This record gives sequence, structure tokens and C-alpha cells, in this order.
Amino acid sequence: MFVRKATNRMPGPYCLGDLGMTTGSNPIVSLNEFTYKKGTEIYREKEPAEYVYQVKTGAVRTYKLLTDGRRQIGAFHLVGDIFGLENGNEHRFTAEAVVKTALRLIKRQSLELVAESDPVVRRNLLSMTTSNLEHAENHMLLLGRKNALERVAAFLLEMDERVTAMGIIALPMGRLDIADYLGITLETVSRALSRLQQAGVLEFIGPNHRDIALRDRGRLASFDLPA
Amino acid sequence: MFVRKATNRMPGPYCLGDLGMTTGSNPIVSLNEFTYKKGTEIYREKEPAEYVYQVKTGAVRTYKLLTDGRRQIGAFHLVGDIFGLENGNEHRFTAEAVVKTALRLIKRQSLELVAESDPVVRRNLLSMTTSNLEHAENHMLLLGRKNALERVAAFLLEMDERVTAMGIIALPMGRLDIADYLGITLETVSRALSRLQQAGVLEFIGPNHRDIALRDRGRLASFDLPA
DNA sequence: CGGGGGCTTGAGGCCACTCAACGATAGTGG
DNA sequence: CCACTATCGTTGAGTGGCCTCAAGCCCCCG
Repeated sequence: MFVRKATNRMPGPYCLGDLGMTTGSNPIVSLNEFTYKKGTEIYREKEPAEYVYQVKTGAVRTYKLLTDGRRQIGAFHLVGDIFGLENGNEHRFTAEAVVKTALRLIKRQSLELVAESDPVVRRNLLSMTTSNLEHAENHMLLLGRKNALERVAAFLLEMDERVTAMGIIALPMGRLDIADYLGITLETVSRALSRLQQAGVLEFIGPNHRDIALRDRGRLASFDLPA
Repeated sequence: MFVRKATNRMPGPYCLGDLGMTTGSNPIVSLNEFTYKKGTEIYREKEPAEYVYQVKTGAVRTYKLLTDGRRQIGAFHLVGDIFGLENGNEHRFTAEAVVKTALRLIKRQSLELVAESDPVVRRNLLSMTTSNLEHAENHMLLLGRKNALERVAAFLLEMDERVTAMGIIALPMGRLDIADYLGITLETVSRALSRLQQAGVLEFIGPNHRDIALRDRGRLASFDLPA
């Protein structure tokens, strides 16, 4: 899923240029930087949205919880990605650092001020929201109608487009995060990956099973038929 | 789910006023009207998006398909709702009339023209996209992490806010549509409704089991705990 | 080198799915 | 207006995919 045209946006969907602001060009927008240790909270659901964030290094997960602790991760934000952009006044997800992460903070208020007068920034704000919507729409199809193997295959293909260096997917997140993103359990994720490995579709590089090489993208894609 | 503040938007989320255009005030925007028979297609996924639509009477479903026919309905659009608004050039869902439906068509091009110069229209275009995004985000939690009873309860509460006349929910859609919206099967929907009926939470009015009265919203809501 | 967390694998159980039959309803045409 | 029929909704029985619980292994890190 997430059939993003290759021409659309590659590793990181949006860099600052996408907002129409190159570094230092606009003195109104304050750009602070901050680092978060693995597992720490960046903001919480329903908190007032004061900043917009861009990932400089590391990875972030955004999620919702049910009262009994069930968790649904809505998205992973990797290097270059912008997140925390809300049009209402409060955050709709909780955001946490998946690993040690450096973020660039942009004051929401100043961003809106720029958007007021700059049509390019405005257009990009809308197109970011649309991209998020498109991702959520595709993820609804995955969560509502795909089986475990199809979900894991789709996840690998998505990550293949985003965190691949020299043909190797270096996953920053653990099995539990993947499971809560795909709406299954961590054991089911592990079993699906094992099956794909034994089928020769993928290979675990090194002893760390978070580094994966895809050997047969065609077979993977056959589990992920769009329509 | 869909914890929409009561103050936010009531029966139909958006009327034309929400786009900042009252009838006839803007001669540039052409408003055609059209009716569709039950079950007919309005537009198809990946078709170029030429129009934006507003439901005058009836109901519309928008969905995605997998190759083998599995279907995920992303949303139901009821009287007053606007749908088919894309920022890209093509539709991301297929849209069909659930029942006999009258739609108002708005040329996308002319809408964008108005948005160019009118900040109010612009703002509302963005806020509609944000509303759609928020709905999708909440639906991801439902599809990924809720059980059948919780899904049906959430559905009833959502519909209770949208199609209730005199305390009675008059569902325009059948069990299969509900199932494909909630990511379960029609039998499971039926069983959940029966259980809720026997528990005294709801009551079927008349012989048509599409008319439902909620007798215990509190108990229903207890299946739908947000966080 | 020892401790702890993350990943894998197995066994058993449960919730939702599948297949099927039946009843009810509404739409159709005589 | 009524009989007919296709469609929709309900309910039951059995199955299966994923979940739960548990144990063991391997890393990584201190």
C-alpha cells in the first residue's frame, strides 16, 4: 500500500524547503533544536499544539490509546518528515521518540503568520495535510481488510522506500511498534517475517534482525495488490 | 469514536455556507444538480477529479477495493456533506449512491479559482480536509484495535449524531455496507446488533431493522472508550 | 561476564469468519 | 390489491487465523 509515486517524494517527504522557507531566509520563524532520548514523549494527545516538528535524526511514532492500553500507531516519522501539524488547537496523537532523536521545532504561530502572506507556504501546508490524509486512507484499507502477511508485506514495501541505504532496510522500531502500526501482535509480525525469510523473499542481515534486505520485491508486492 | 464536540458541526458537517458561498452570491461557481439511482457509481478511484459534490438527499459511500473484491468503505456521506474534494488531480476512492441520491455538483476548477482570492473559502477548504483526516485517524484506531462489539457501538454513536430524527436512527445503508465500513462481516454486524438489542441498549423500531432507537447511550459509550 | 530486554517459536484457545438455512421485507407485475 | 420473488437480515454450526501464554535464545549493554 501507500502507492506513492516514486516521483512524488523520496526518503523524507518534506524538508524545510517544502514549507517554502530555506534556513535563515525568514527571521520571523524561530527554529529551535532539541534531542529526545529513546522512548520519551514529545507531546501528548489533546495537549495544545504549540510547535510543529521536523525530524533531523532518529524516528518518531504517533499513536492513540484505548483505556485498557491497546495502542494504534498512526504513523512513523523518519528523517526529514514534518509532524505535529494540526489545524485545530490540540494534538490528536501522542508522539514519542522511537530511538534517540533530534527534532527541529517551529513555532506554530509564526508558521501561520508566514502562511498568511505566502501562497507557497499555504499551498504546502495544505498538501502536507492531504498527504497525511492519503496515508491514513490507505492504512484504513490495510487495517480493515488485509491479513497478517499482507500487512507485513505492505509495511516492508513502505519502509523500503523510506529507510533503505544500499539495499538494506534498517528498521529503527521494534516488533511491538510494527505490530501496533499494523493492528496485529508482535508474535504475528515475527511469524510473518520468518515465513517471508524462509520463502526467500527477504534476508536478515547481521545478527540484528532489524536490518533486512529484500530479495524478491515482486513476490512481496504480490501480497499487496492495490485494486 | 469520532468524538466530535457537539458544538462543532451538527447534522451535516458542511453546507455551502461553509465554503463561504451562499447560493447565488458567486456567479463564477456553477451549481448543477443531479440524481443517482440506488447503487450507481458517481465516480471511480483514479478518475480525474473534475467536480466536488454535496449531498442534497440520500447517502453516498466511498471505498477502496483489493483485487479479490475485499472492500473498505472509508466514509458515508449524508445530507449536507461535501465529498470528492481532492487536492491531487484524481479521486482516491470510488463513490456510489447508497440509496436514491440527489447531488449538487461544483466544478472543481471554479472552486479553486474562488479559493485563490477568498481567504474564507481557503480556510474552509483546509478545515474540511482536516476534518476528513481526523475522521480517518479515529477510524484507524477502530479498525486496528477494537473488537466487533466496540466497532458496532462506535458506529451507532456516530450515526446517532448524524441521521437521528426524533430519537430514531434511520440507517440508509444495509448490513454489508456497515460491515465493510467497520472491517468485519455482515453476520458479525447482525450478531452484535442482536446482542445490543437483547441487552436493552437499543430497540428496532417497526419491522424494518434499519430504524433503531438507542435506549442506553451510556452503556453504548462504555464500549467506545477513547483513551 | 552477568543481566535484561527483544526476538523467535510452540501449544492451546477464542473471536470472528465461512457456509448454510430460514424468515421477513419490500419491490414487481399481474 | 395481492401474489410472487429477489433481496436483506437473522441465526446456527463448524472452521480457521490470529491471539494468548509460555519458554528459550540471542544480543546488546552495562
